[in-house]
Amino acid sequence: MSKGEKTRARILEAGLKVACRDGLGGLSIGTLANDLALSKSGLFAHVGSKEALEEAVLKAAFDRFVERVIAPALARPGGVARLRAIFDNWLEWTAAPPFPGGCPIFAALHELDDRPGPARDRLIAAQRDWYGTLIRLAKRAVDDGDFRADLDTRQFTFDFQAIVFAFAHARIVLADPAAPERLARGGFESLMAAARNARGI
Amino acid sequence: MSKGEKTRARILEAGLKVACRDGLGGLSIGTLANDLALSKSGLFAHVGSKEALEEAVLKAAFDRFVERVIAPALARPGGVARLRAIFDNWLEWTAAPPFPGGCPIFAALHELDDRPGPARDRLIAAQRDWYGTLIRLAKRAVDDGDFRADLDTRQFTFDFQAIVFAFAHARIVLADPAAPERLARGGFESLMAAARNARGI
DNA sequence: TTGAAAAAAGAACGATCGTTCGTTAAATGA
DNA sequence: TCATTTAACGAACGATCGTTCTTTTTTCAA
Repeated sequence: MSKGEKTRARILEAGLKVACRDGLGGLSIGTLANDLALSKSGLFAHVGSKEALEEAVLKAAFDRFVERVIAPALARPGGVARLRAIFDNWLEWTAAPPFPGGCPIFAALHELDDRPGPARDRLIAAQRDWYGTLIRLAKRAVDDGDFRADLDTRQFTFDFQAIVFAFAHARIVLADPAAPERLARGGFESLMAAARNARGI
Repeated sequence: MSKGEKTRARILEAGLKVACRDGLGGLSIGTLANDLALSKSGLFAHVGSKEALEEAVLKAAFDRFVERVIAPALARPGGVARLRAIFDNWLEWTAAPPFPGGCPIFAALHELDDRPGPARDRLIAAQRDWYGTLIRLAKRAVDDGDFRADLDTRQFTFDFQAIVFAFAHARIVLADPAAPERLARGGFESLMAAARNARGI
C-alpha cells in the first residue's frame, strides 16, 4: 500500500465520519483537509472533485454495510437464519453506524432523491439489489419449508424493511432508549410468525 | 393582510418548495430572494436570520401537514375511521407533498438529528406528539370495541408508522410505480386485521 | 395631500466554497 | 545513491454564503 493509497483511505474514513453526522452534503474539502492536517489542494488532488469525493464516500459506506450486515449473515445456513441475522445486524448498524450520527446510506437516499445523476442512479440500483437480496432470502425460506408456500415474498420484504426504518425513526424520536429495539423486535417476531409454515419451526 | 405579511407568506411558500426538494439545508437567502425577485437584504429583513428562516419554513411544513393529513381525519367519527383516514392522507402527503421532492418534515428529521438546538427539540417534540396522537386513536378504537382489548397500542403505532416510512422509501427505489401503494395497503390491511376485535368489524 | 412608518434596495463585509496553478518536499524503484 | 515519479503545499481565483449597514422607494393612515 503506497503512501497515496494510505492517505486516500484516511480521507474516505474521515469523509465517512462526516457523512454519518452531516450527510454527503455536509462534506467540505476544506474542513476535511483541516481534520486530517492536510492542505485543501493536497486533499483535492486525491479525490479529483467534490462530486467524486461524495461518490467515493458513498461507496465506502456501501462496503462497510456489506461487511457488517450482509456478509456475516450470508455465512449462516438457510433462509430464515440469514434473515434473522440480517435483521440483527441491520438493527445494530442503524443504532451504531460506522460513526455516530445515523446510517449514511439512508441519509444519502434523502439527499439524492431529487438530484438526478449517476450517483443517484447507483444508489437506487444498490437499494434495488438490497430489495432483491431480501426477496431471494424469503424465497429460500419458503423453499426450505420454513415459510408458507403461498407467502408474498415482496410483501414480506416490504414489511421487513419497514420495521428497520421505523426503528431508525423511533431511535431519534422516542424518549425511552429501550423502546425502539423492543418495538422493532416485537414487530419482527409477528412478521416471522405470520410468514411461518403452518407446521411451525 | 399588510404588504409585509403578504411578502412573508410568499417567502415561506417558496422556502417550503425549496425545502421539499433540497431540505432545510438547501435553503439559501440569496437564491430564495432571486426566485421571488427580491433583494437579498430585502428578504433578510423579513426573516431575521438564516436559522429563523429554517424554523419558519419547518413550521409552515407542520401547518400544512396538520391541514392536509390530521385535520380532515379528525373530522371522521371513531378511532378506526380516523386511523384509516390518516393512513390515506399520509400516503397521499408522502406521494405528493406540498411541493415535489418528498416530505419536508422527514427530510428535516434527518438533517437535524445530529444538530442539537431548539429547532431539533421542537421537531422531536412534534414527532412525539404525532406518536401520541396515533396511540390515542388506537386506544379510542379499542374503547369503541373495534380493536382487541389487549392490543399493544404502542406496537400498533410503531407498525403503522413503519408502513408509511417503507412506502416513502419504496417510492424512491422501486421501478414499478404502482408497487409502493399496493405494498403499503397490503401491510396496512394485515395490521388492521391483526388489531381487530375477534368479533370482526 | 402630506408625513410618518414600513418595505425594499444597494453596496459592502468577512468567511467559506470548489477549483486551478506553479512549486516544493517526500517517497520510490533502478 | 540518484533520477523520477508521486504527494503535498501555498497562494490565488471567482462565486456564493449570511449578515450589516445606509439609502431609497413604497405603503398607509391622518
